[in-house]
Amino acid sequence: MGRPKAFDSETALERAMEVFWAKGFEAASIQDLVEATGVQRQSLYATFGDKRQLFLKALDHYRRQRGRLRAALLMEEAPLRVLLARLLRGAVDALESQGRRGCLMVNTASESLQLDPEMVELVRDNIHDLEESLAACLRRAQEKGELGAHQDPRALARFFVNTLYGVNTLGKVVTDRGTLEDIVKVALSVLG
Amino acid sequence: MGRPKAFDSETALERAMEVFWAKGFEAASIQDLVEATGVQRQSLYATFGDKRQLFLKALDHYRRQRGRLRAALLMEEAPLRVLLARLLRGAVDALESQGRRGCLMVNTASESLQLDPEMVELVRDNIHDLEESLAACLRRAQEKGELGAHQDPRALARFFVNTLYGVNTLGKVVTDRGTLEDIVKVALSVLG
DNA sequence: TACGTTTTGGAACGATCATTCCACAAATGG
DNA sequence: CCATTTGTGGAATGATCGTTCCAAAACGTA
Repeated sequence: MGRPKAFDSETALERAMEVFWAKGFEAASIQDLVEATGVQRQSLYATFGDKRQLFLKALDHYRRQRGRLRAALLMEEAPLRVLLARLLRGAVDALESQGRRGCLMVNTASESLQLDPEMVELVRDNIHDLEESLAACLRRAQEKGELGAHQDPRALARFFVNTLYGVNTLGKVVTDRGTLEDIVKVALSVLG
Repeated sequence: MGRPKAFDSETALERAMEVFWAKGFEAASIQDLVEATGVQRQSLYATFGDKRQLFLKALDHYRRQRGRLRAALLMEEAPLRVLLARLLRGAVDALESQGRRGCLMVNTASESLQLDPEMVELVRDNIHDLEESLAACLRRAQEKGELGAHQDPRALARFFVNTLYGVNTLGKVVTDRGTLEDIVKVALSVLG
């Protein structure tokens, strides 16, 4: 019944996410989204609701996508230091290879004062998930004796979350790779 | 000759800075600035130029103001760990007491993808200054034997800049004080 | 007091924004 | 092959934005 959609809503959401990632919620215009997705204005509204709802869906899409990648990375069988180095260096590499757009969650956190509580809540949840993944990884390493017994996995996890947020913000303007490498190197040194 | 200004341009700049600090460059409207400064639109344009130039002046004002405070803090006679703890805890306290608006430089860095090169350059300069102040402080401590000889003052300075950028971004959405305290605690532990 | 200069306040302009209305095209179910 | 449902495309709406124009008001100076 009725005419079928001429676009795939999953790939449209993916493209919309890219726009919000590159420009932020406020700066991304509906026109930008129409052009990037190839989906007409009306169909965009009919499929995803208004700009705010589309952003929330894009943010959720990002969250699930990154959550999978992160889980895969942190569950690998490798020394703790290697895993965390990959995580941090991955952020540095992504900055360089993707036009310094940073991380959509970090960008949204920065914009948070203009945004509504629901958006902020999504970011907070993501931060919490990241902290949990890191804490679990650190506890496993501690049990294996890779991490000193005196260390606090939760506090360390929070610290690395902060380091990631720092790198993704600082890296927007600092293009000198040596600076970011120094940061990663010192951050990893807390592992003892 | 001519009618004198009915406002003090220094305090007007200060108030404009507050608006940009709270809302960001894009989100701050001329109307916001008119209301906050108490200066009429025309006088604002006549005195500071357009919105972009006003922002640059506000950013420079911020830079000088914070530079003085930072220099005063880092030059004090106190153990290295105490100085850096004050610096980091000061950022945490400011988040709570000032409505989580963070740091104008960090906020501008976040917005940098939408901004022009001149603004980004100002942020970069400020980051450089901060790095230099910290590196000098760390070198002094090293000479006094407060910091291990194997440590790299420059790398440490960059690391603390990153930690500050992280706290000011993460702290926008993370209202749990324990989290931020954990971050500060672990960050300080790199001093050995 | 009168002139020249500058501020002031409000209206006006042109651009852009998110969103909606509407007529038309397209495809499926009967 | 017709009716119905849905997507499509473009125009229209109303709000807000930065910026400028203009006439009136206010001050310093001659």
